This record gives sequence, C-alpha cells and structure tokens, in this order.
Amino acid sequence: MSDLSIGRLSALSGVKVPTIRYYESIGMLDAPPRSPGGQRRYGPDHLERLRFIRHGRDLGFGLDDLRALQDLSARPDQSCDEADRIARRQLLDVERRIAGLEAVRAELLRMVERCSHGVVDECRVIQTLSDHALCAHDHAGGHTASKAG
Amino acid sequence: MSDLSIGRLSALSGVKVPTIRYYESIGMLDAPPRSPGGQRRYGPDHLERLRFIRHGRDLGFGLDDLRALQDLSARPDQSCDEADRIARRQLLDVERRIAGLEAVRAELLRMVERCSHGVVDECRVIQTLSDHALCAHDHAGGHTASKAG
DNA sequence: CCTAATTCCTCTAGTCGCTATAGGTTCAAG
DNA sequence: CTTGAACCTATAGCGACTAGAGGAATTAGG
Repeated sequence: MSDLSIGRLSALSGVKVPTIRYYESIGMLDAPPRSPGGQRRYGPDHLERLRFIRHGRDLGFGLDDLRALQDLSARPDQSCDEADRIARRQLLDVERRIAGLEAVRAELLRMVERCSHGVVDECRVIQTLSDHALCAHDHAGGHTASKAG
Repeated sequence: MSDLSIGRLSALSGVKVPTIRYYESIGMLDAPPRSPGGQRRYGPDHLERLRFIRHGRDLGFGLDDLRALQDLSARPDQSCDEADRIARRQLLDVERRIAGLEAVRAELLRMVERCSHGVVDECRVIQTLSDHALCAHDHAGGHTASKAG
C-alpha cells in the first residue's frame, strides 16, 4: 500500500515538490520506483526520511550534517557520540548567531529610536550607517545570514 | 592624494578584494579611474561608500536596501521616512529571526542534554529528528538561515 | 636598472538550498 | 473519452559572495 505520488508525499511531509526532486538529484533521498508512465511512486520509508530531513532543516542543520545523521541512524548499534558532536556544534552555531543578531538588534533599535523623522541630512539611520563610530557595540562578524524564504 | 590600490582599499574598509570588484560589477560601487597599466585607483569617496556598505551588511541589510539608503543619503534635503521604514523593517526581520533561533536553540538543548551517550538506537538526537512529536515547541518556520561564511 | 615577489587583472565556475520557468506527458475524475 | 490537474525533464536564477586559472602590472630590494 501507500504508493504515494510526489504531490501527496509533499503534502504529508511539508516538503515542496521541486525540493523533493532536488533532494533526489543530490542523493539525499533514494530514487523511488516509477509508475508505468514514469511518475515517482513513494512508500512510507520515503515519507519518514523526508520528515527527518525537514525536521533537521527546521533546526538549521545543513544537508551534509543530515546525511551524516541519517547514515548513523541506519546503524543503530554504533555509539552516538558523532550524533552528539554534530548536534552540539549546531547548538554552538545557533548560539553564536543569536548573539550576533542580538547585537545587531540593539544597534538597529538605537538607530530607529533616535530618528527624529526630519530630513535625511539629520537622520540617525543614515548617519549611523555612514559612521561606525556612532555605534554603541561591536556588531561586526559572521552572524549575518541571508533572510530565509 | 589617496589613490588607493584595491588592496589598500580592502585593508582600510574591511571588504575583501574580490568583493570590491563584485560590488563594482553589480553597480554597488562606482568604477574608479585606472592606472596607466589598467589597475583600479580609488579615492576617499570610494572608501567612505565601502564602509557604509560594510556597516550596513554587518547589520544584515540586503544590498538592495543599501542601494536605496545610499541614494537617500545623496539627497540630504529629503524626508528620512523611507530610511526609517527600511531600518524598521530590518529590525522586525532581525527580531523574527532571533525568535526562531531561540526556539531552535531550546530544542537543540533538549536534544543534547538528554543524550545519554549510549548507542544510536537510544540516542535522543536521532530520535528527536526522526519524530517531531518529541519536540516541546514548534520551531518550524522561516527562521532558518544559511550559516555565515 | 634589473629581478623577483607581490599585487593586480579578467573570466569562469562553484557555494548553499532551493525556486522558477518552459514545454511537454501522464493520470484520475466525471 | 475528455478534460484539467498533476506530473516529467532540463535549464537558469536567487543572494552575496568565494575560488581558481592564467596572465599582466607594480613595487621593493640589491
């Protein structure tokens, strides 16, 4: 039973259809059997794996990490030190990003609070960007991440 | 005076050499005059503009926003409402990302704290990834941003 | 003045994790 | 049996860079 179309798999997993095909193309997800007409037909294993990936992505893990974690989960008798190591690294990364963003947030708050809504020449927003010396904190660093879609 | 090489401009601005050329290629930075041999020679205006961009990038603004803010700062008599709007939008975005990352952090903490360092089969890290129902909070959403380089 | 090391040049392709589009085929409901 | 939705492949694009090849210019030292 099952035999899910890619659309139903997408709905059940929360992963978009083109993303599922993308995962297959980069080897994150096994290629499923096809219908006589050539369409993908998935089973429950695929759904489980996709949910694993989705959950991991939500937690900010990269696909490489998730591949490693998936490989580990396929060998249940091994020590989980490696999984623990990956998760701790991710935790540190997230905390580093939070710290960076907190500094940025403080600076942005200062900027907009001091904007007197006059003309550009006196605008704190522009002034602050032009002159880092106006900043209260050091907010430079690798915390800047692209906005999520 | 000045007449900075791209390398010195890079050192003074904190923006890497290839990035400066990239900015020129996408119109973020004016093309400077060239030496007789064809190398770029920058003046203080370029340095100022690059620092503006760098500071804005550190605060998480996209290049499009910075282009708009730069255009505004070139017209000092205009109202700064637009600059304020852009900064507030950025602030909200940063706060949304912090909130998402906080939820993720809580979940990762739960994962690694409960890891008993046994075998994979009993590993909380793997278990949690496999089953979202084990999560305390809802951490799904658009907070996931790529790691900064 | 000459050489050698460093910096600079252009161009192309790769990163990450998708997303979008074009142009065509198959499937499932009525 | 028809229709329209969902599917297929393939390619290109996003943001903001980064890396590498292969060569030319500059600069510091002798």
